[in-house]
Amino acid sequence: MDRYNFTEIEKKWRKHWENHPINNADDQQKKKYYCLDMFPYPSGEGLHVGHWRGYVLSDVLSRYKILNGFRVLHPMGWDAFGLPAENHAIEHGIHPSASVSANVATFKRQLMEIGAVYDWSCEVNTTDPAYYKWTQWIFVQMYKNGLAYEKDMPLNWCPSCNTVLANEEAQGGECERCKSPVTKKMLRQWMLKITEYADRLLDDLDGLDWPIKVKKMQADWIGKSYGAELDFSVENSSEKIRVFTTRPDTIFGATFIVLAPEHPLVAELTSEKCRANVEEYIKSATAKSSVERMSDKEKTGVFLGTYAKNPLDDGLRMPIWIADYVLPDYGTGAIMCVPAHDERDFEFAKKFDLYIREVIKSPADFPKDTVFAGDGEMLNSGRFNGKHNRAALEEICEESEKLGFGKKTVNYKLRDWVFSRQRYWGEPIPIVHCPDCGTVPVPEEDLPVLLPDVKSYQPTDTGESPLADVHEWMSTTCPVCGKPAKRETNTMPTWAGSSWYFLRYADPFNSEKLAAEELLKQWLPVDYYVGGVEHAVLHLLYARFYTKFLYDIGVVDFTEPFTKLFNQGMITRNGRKMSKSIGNGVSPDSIIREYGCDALRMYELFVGPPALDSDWDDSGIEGTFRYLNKVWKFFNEHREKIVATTPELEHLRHVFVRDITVRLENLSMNTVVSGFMEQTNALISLAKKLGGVDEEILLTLAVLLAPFAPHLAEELWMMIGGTDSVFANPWPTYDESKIKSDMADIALQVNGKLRGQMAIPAAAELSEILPQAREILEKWLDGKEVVKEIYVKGRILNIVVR
RNA sequence: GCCCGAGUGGCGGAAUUGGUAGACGCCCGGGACUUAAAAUCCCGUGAGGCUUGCCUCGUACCGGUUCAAGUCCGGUCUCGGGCACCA
Repeated sequence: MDRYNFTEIEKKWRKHWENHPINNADDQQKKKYYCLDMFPYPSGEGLHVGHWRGYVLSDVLSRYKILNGFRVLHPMGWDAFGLPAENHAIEHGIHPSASVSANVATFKRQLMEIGAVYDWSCEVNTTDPAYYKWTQWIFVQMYKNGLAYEKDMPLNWCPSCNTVLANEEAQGGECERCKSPVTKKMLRQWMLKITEYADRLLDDLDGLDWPIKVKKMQADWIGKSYGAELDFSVENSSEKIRVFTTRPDTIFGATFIVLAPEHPLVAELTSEKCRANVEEYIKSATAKSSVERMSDKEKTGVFLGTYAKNPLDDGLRMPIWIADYVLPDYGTGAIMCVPAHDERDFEFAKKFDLYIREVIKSPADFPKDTVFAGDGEMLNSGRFNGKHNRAALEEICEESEKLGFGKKTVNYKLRDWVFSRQRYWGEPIPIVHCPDCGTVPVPEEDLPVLLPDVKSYQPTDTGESPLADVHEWMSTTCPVCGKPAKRETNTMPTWAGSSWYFLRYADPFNSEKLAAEELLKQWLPVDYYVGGVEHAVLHLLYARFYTKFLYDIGVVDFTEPFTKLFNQGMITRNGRKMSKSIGNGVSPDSIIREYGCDALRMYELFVGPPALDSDWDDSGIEGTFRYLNKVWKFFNEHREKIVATTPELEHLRHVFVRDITVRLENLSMNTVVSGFMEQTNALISLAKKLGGVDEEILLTLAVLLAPFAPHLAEELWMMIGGTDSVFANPWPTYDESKIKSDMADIALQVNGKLRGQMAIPAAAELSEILPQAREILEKWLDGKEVVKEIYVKGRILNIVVR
C-alpha cells in the first residue's frame, strides 16, 4: 500500500467520463466556453512531453470552467494534409491516407491517456472528403467574390519540395518546411486576395486579447506604411518613373533614382553606352537566390546612363541606376534616393560617389558623416526652407497633387496569398478549365472534388502537380457549356483546411452547410486558443482572413475567430528543443506507465511558467508523484478521523482555496502546484495536531485537485462518500476576511538591515510595539541617535539611526 | 542592425509588484525503520568567517533614487527567439 494504484484508478475514471460526459455541452442554461488547442499534424513520431504542455494547460482550463458552471467545448482533430505524409508515401509506396490513419490512432491513444476532456464526438479530419468538401466550398465562394484569381508571376519555389510557397512560408528566403533556399520560378498560380483585407487584419488586432508579441509580428508582416507615390520625368524620354516614398519631405535631397533590376522600364531607360554593363548586372542579380541577395550587405548597382528630373528642383539632374537592394515587388519597384537621410542610400552614394545634399538640419552635436533620419528644420529646399519637415511633408504632398506628379498613398508588405501547390496530398482546387468558358468553378452540388488515386506521388520540377498524370480524372466536362474540359490539377496549401476547422467543431457532421448557423452562434468565437508561437503569422493570419471573408458573405456573425490566445513555452531537454533528429524527445508513454498521467500532468505544469520555455528534468516527476501519493495516503488515513471544524481548519481551507484560485486565474500553473504542496503539508501538520480534519477540507481539496489530477480527484471524492463525479461540485469559494490573521510576524530592521523578528497583533500601532522592538534591537541602537522610524503594518519596522 | 523575452543556489524555479531573497520541488549528504534494499518519515543543504551563535557578502555587471531595490531609473554585458536592404 505504498503507492496508489494509478493505473487502475486512471483507467476506471477515463471509462467513466466516456460513458458519462462531464462537460455539460448540452445544458443550454449554462454559459458556453470554447477552449481550443491548435490541432496537430499527426506525424509518425507520436507525441512527446513537449507537445503535452499546451494540451494539459487547455485541459486544466476546460475542467476549471466546468467546475465553474460552464458548458464546455474542448474538441480535437487532425490537420492531416501536407508534405510529411506524402513524402512517407513516396518513400514507402503506402497511400498517405493509410499512414495518416495509423498516426491518428497513435495520437488519439496518447491524447486519451492524458485524461483530457476532449469531446471525441466532434473530431474532425481535414483529409476527410466530408470535411474538405467545405474547404473547397469556401474556395468557390472566394472565387465568386473575386478573391481567388489566377496569375502568372515569379514565385517562391522550393527545389526540394518541388512546389511553390506562399510568402509566409518563405520567410527569410528559406522553405518553412525543409529549410532549403527558395528560388524564383515563373508560374501560373492561384492567388487569394488577402491584401484586400490588409487594413481590417491590421486594425482588428487592437481588440484581441493576444500576446503583444504575436500582434506585433502580424502588424509587421502586414507592414502598412504611409507615404506618397511620385513621378519623375526622364530627360529625352516621354517615360516617367513612379516611386514610392515615406518621406516626400526630403524630395529636394533626392539626388538619384534606383530601380529594381527587374523593373519593366530598365531596358528602355538604358543608354547604348551602358547597355552591356546593365545586362550583365541584371543577369548576375537575378541568378542569385533570395538568400544570397538578402545576405549580400555590400551595395552593388550600375548606372543606366540616363537622368531623371527632380519635379521640384529643375536644376537637379538625377542619375538613374539599378541595384538589387531595391525590391521589385514592394512599392513601385523604384525609389528616389536621399543619401543624406537614408542609411542605405547613403551607403550607395558613398560607394559610387554620388551627390549628397542635406535637406533637414541635424542637431548640433550630431556626428559627422552619418545619416540623420530624424525630424527637424528644412534647408536647401527652396520655399520650404525653415519649415519643420513634418509640416513640409503635407505641403509637398498637396503640391504634388496640384502639379500632377504625385499623390499620398499607403503601402503594405503583405502580398496576396499564393494558394496552389504542385503536390498530391492536398485538397484539389475545385476549378474546371474550359477552352470556351475559361476558368469555371465546380458547382456546389458536385463538391467535393475527390482526390483521385495516383500511381506516383512524386512531385516534378516542371511546376505540374502529380494529378496532371491522372488523365481520366483530369478530363471532365465544362459545368457551363458541357464541352470537354480539364480539371485544375493543383492542390491547396495545408493552411486551407486549418483556416476554418474551429468552425466545423460546432457542427462536424453537417452535410448541408459548413456548420449550422445556430450552432455557430452557440459556440463561436473560440474563447481560449492554446498553441505554439510558430503559427503567429501563418495559421493565425490565414484563419483571421477566412473568418472575415465568411463574415462578409454572411456565414458567421463575428469577425475575429480567437478572442484570447495563449502561446505555451517550449519544453527543452538539456537546453535544446525536443526533436527526433537530436534524439532528446521524451515519450509520455513510459512515464505514464511508471507514474500515471496525473503525476505527469502535474509535472508538465510544475516544470515552469507556462508562457516560458522550460527544461525537462527526468527526475522532476518524482516530486509531483510523491505529492499525489501523499494526498492519497492522507485521505485514506483521515476519512474516518473526522473532527469538528476549528478556526484553524477554516483558516487553512480559505487560504488553500485562495492560493489555488488566484494562481490558476493568473495562469501561474507552476505556483499552483507548489501551492498544493505547501498547503497540503500545512494540512498534514494541522491534522496531526488536531487528531483529524473536518469533512469540509477533504471535500475542498478533492475539488481543487480536480482540474489538475482529475483521476485521483474522482477517486478521493468517492473515498469520502461522493457519488457520480467530483465535477458535479461547484468550485470552492474563499472569504478574504477568514484569511486575515490577528497576529503577524514582522521584520525588524536597523538602517535597512534585518536585525530581528517579532510577533505582534496585526493591527498594532507603532507606539504599541516600539518598546519591545527597542529591547530586541538594543544592541544595534545603543548609543545611536534615532533619526526616523518607518513602520509598515504587518510587515516591517525599520529604525534609522545615526 | 531593429523588435521582443530572459539572466536569482548544484538544478527547475518562488518572491503578495518597493518591505524578512531563495517558497515549492529535484539532486546530494546525514539519520530512523528494515536481515538488506525499495518505499516512507525526520534533519541538513547560497558563499565565506569565527567565539556555533552570530557576523559579512550575495539576485549578470557599473552607477543612481530610497529608510528600504531581485523589483524603479540610467548605462553595459551575455544568452534565447523573431524580423531583416519594405524605400
